[in-house]
Amino acid sequence: MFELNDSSPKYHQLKEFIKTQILDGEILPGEKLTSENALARQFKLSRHTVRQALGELENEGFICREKGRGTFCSFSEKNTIKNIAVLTTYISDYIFPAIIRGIEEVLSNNGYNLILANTNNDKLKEAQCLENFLNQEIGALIIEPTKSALENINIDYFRKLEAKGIPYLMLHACYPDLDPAYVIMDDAQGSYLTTNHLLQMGHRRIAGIFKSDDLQGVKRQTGFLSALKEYGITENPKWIGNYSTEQLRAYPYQFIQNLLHQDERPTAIVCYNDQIALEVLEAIRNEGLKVPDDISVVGFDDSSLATATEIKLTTIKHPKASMGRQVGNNIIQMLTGKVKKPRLTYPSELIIRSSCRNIK
Amino acid sequence: MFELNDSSPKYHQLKEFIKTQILDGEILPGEKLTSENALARQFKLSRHTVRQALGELENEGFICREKGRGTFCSFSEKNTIKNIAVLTTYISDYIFPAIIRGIEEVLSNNGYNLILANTNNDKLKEAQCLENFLNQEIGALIIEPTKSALENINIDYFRKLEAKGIPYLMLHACYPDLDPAYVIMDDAQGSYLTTNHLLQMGHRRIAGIFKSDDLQGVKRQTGFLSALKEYGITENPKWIGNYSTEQLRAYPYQFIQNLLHQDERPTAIVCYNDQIALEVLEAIRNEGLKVPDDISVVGFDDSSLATATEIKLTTIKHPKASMGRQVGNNIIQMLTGKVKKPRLTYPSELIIRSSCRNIK
DNA sequence: TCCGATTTGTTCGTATGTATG
DNA sequence: GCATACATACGAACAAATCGG
Repeated sequence: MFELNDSSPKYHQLKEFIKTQILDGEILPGEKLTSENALARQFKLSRHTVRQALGELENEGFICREKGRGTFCSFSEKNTIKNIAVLTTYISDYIFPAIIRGIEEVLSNNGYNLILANTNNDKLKEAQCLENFLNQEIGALIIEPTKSALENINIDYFRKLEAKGIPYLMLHACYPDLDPAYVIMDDAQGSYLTTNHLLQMGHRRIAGIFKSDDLQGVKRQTGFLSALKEYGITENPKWIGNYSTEQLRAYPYQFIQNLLHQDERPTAIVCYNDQIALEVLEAIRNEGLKVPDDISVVGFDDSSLATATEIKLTTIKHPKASMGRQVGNNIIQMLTGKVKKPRLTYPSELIIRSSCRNIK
Repeated sequence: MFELNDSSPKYHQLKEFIKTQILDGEILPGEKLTSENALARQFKLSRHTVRQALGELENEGFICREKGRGTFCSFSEKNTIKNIAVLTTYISDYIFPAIIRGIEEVLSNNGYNLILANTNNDKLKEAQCLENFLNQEIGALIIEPTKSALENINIDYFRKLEAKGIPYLMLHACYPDLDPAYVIMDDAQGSYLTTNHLLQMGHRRIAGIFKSDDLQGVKRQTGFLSALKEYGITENPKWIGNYSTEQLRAYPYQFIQNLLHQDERPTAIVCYNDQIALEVLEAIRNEGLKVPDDISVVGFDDSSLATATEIKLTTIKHPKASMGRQVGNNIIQMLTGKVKKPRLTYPSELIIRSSCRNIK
């Protein structure tokens, strides 16, 4: 039935043997285990060695020992930790509160706790948060990678998660070298759709401004370029702006300002997201031009910003709270072992408002 | 120096003795403990008994044992739990994302985790979340009470927290029967200020609309009434609207609509908060009236809504992220025992914009 | 209700293995 | 190589709680 060998301590082998029986359902919750003396006889061990094995199993929550009664398989699986960490780049701005609310809704309805932190798009802060999470007991992790287009200097933390058997799911972007579970938007298709929309309206001189340090930006630029290519338009490097997080405040405005001061200016601008689109609208207004009369503008994400100003942005839909709920459900399924690595890419959907116009 | 008695198992007494030494700082982190054999000689115990004591201390994170080197006092005090729960009514709307960001900033910078949940202003959900928190290991709790003006049916949970020695801090409102630590706004003073502002501008026919199921609403109504009283104005019950969370969608709009259809309508309206003020603005606009020309309106909380529309609301300042940071610092001080029950009431501050006008 | 069998809890003794310095 | 320190393992005894007869 079962032989002890010499490869590891005897108490450890017995412990693993019993643990396996519990996990495989051969011993059911509440069921009484063989007594210490019987186990000792059975495996030709001293009672002390048996007690050592059982002691560790008790400590890990697999069994309960009751003086005078016996040892019993635990009901409460203390081993499944009910804390799920969520680490996003931001938490209070843009579409993030809605996403987090969706996650929170699902997790708390299922009795899980949501541990929240944000990196402020700083890889060092990301490392610090992951360090914290690893030191505390977390059952799973939902992470929106910080600066995902740059080198993943925090890859060791993900390896540690894998080693510890802690499932994690990536949001909005995922590192290609990790092959993780993810829930992302089809970013390339999204800006393909907005760009194509402009092309169909007759625009040929289309500029684009994209974030360069996250994969969403890279993919959105790809979609933008592939739409142009379909119409046989060769890209004009001067009409493509790339900025990193640190340049967020100054760059988009200046880039547009420069564009508009040139002899031949674009008739439309594809923006990384709605936030940038607002900056672009501001720059255009300050140059005395009108949207969409003089220039068409498209955004991305359908944030509340898209309809906040007089000019209602044509943009790409983002599921927000609904995506949050999806992510919450997925991580619970991963944690309970029902699904291993769920992967979901939301198709992009164009929302047409009034920031673009037909040109002849 | 130390005598073993018969009141409890020897290994348990030794364990407590060493634990006390560590907690009192007599044994410092990283310091080497007396060896197992030496302890056995010293206390006239068998080595096995000493090992049992050390084994449990290792399990609880107080010590680390290294084969061949010795036993060392742990650096990481695993016993102080690094999880701090935050339970607010809402998380994704209004001023809440900013408050949560402030809390998160302080907690994560100090190596704490933030466990987030919201009640959706539902006392049952509040109970469920508190139940979850109590089952998991949380070190402290920041709570914005749900429907604080109603009976505190969840008081048992707070008693349990106190029994467990888990510190908690109340936000925005606090139950009078608990005498807890808190960080709140001076709500009464706030609407006193806005009402007084209107009175000074010559308004005498002032209506008010307040939330009735939380203490903030009750206090704001009190401040409103005391300002009127100072000007010798007797309150007109028809001009005071009270609504509960469930009536949020329909009541404010209808109340204002009714008010404006009456013969003598008010010249100014004091609102519970900016969100209600927006509803009021909408109702006024739909009646064909103008703010502030026909009617003055004041809000509360200086949320982003206050400046989102064409009409910029006169309102009361709310510290938001700064308050979140304050709350975060306070709870850490409570958790580390530096302060017992910090109590802070932010004075209210009037922000004058363009939603009120002088009348003769 | 008490007794004895069973089962876990506590404590001792002894021996050997293995990593560290 | 040697002393020291922790890790593993065996054996034995008694205490305390539980349970069936």
